[in-house]
Amino acid sequence: MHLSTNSYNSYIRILKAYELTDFHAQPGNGPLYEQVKHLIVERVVSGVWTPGDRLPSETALAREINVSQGTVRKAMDDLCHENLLVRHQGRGTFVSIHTAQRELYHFFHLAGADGIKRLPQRSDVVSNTRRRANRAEAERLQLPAAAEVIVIKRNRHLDGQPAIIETIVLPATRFVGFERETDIPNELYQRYEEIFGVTIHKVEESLCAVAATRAEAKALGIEPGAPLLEIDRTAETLEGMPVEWRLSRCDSRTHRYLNENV
Amino acid sequence: MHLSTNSYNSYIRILKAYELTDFHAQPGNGPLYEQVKHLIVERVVSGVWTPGDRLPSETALAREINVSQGTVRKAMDDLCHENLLVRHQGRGTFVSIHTAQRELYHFFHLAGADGIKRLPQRSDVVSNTRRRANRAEAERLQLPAAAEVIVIKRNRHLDGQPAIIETIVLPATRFVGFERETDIPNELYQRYEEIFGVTIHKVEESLCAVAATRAEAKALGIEPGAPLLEIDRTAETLEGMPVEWRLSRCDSRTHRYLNENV
DNA sequence: GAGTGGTCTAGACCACAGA
DNA sequence: CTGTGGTCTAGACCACTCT
Repeated sequence: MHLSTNSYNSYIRILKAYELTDFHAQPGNGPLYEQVKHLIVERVVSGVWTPGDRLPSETALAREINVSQGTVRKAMDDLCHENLLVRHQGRGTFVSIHTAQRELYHFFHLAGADGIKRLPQRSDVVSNTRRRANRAEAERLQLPAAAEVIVIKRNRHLDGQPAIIETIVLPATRFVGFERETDIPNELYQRYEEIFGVTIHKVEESLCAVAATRAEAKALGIEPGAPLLEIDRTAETLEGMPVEWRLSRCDSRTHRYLNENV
Repeated sequence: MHLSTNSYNSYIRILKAYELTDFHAQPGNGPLYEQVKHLIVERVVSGVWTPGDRLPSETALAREINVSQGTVRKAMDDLCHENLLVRHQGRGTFVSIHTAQRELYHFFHLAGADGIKRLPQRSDVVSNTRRRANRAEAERLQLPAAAEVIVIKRNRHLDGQPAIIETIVLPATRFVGFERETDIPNELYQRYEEIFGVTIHKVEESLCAVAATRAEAKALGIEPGAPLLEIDRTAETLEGMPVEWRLSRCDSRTHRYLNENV
């Protein structure tokens, strides 16, 4: 029932929600479902719900924060479209986890001549060190000037051939001890999530063509000066903090970068 | 009101819709809103509503096809997310048109070193001919073996410098007389829409790095063999028919290809 | 069978645009 | 002022999953 205006009612309801949930934010004048989205994201970010967890049912959450089930549904629907949640009819709503499938589908764009994507089967780690960030690294990861970073270099194989040379830069404070890791998996984002509680939510990539250096040519078994595809990627958490900078140089004779836009 | 089951009711309702609208399709057992989406797309494809047109209001369309306003809303919401429709509060819902903005935002991915996208200011048409398709072209555009195509070659400038060499292949049957066109604009998709009634809805791009040929090097003012970014694009209509094949080779020293994924 | 999300309806009020 | 989309509610039934 409406007491006076819809907005007023929303305000009251969301206040109750804060009391119940320790959730702190501006007393939001935006739509109710936006505030519900915010609340859900906050609980995921703060670790109340972690990847793989089942959320309360729509009706339960609606009752808890005193809004209608339809409003919770709209909030959850939006977050599903943003890939933060996944729904399973009859089972419930869950916080997304980085399966290899999901990683392949959303964040990996290299495909063979047949247009079918494939993940590297093999990655040889060349080095894994911890040192002070240079200026470019600090800027990319929004770190203070003298902060430490972990730098991993590896060669990845596609279809049995060395195809990608990759340099990965991580902030040392978030990935404590990763420089001592000996078993570095192909799918890093699952590891980030499981071990360090870092969920990669969005990646931005920019591409250009470069000429292979002598060392790169040797590693990839091609001629020095041959054209390579360079992929410069910044990966962000749910909160929008950049937590990985990855520079990949790919032999693009046999593999291509795919992108689709509607 | 529910007569027996929801599905039965839906079936009856959608039958009425067919009678009213000349809309023919399988008597759909899928969700009602999917059938409404289908109906809207059909009307756009068949030209009942064309880009820029205002659709009937949600309530009007709901009344016409005998479903609730909420169901029409869900259908329209989905189609907005798919970029087929745009909504303006207080004004109505419209079929999308290819503005330069939209084209820039959705289909153009080159940006300067600052990460800001820019459209070419200038495009010099090198040639514009009509001839039989070769095998690769026929395959890409799903044309019969001996079909005719229009082939346009042009050099495009970014930030005042020649930066892109482009070859565009179009099926001659859809773009009648385009080979005699002398004024070829930068934003082709708007022209396709206005003159030929062809709306580009989706593009698929695949990228690789290549070495510049002598001719390309000369056109771009770089060294032969220098690395170029090759963008191979297929553009599709709403119905999913490929109607443009575009091969661009870009000087990527000063410009990069951007991509963002959530 | 109980509980979950998926679909559909009906009706309310709000915010915005345009006559 | 009227009509549009935007938000919110309440309640119904369906389809699916698990026990």
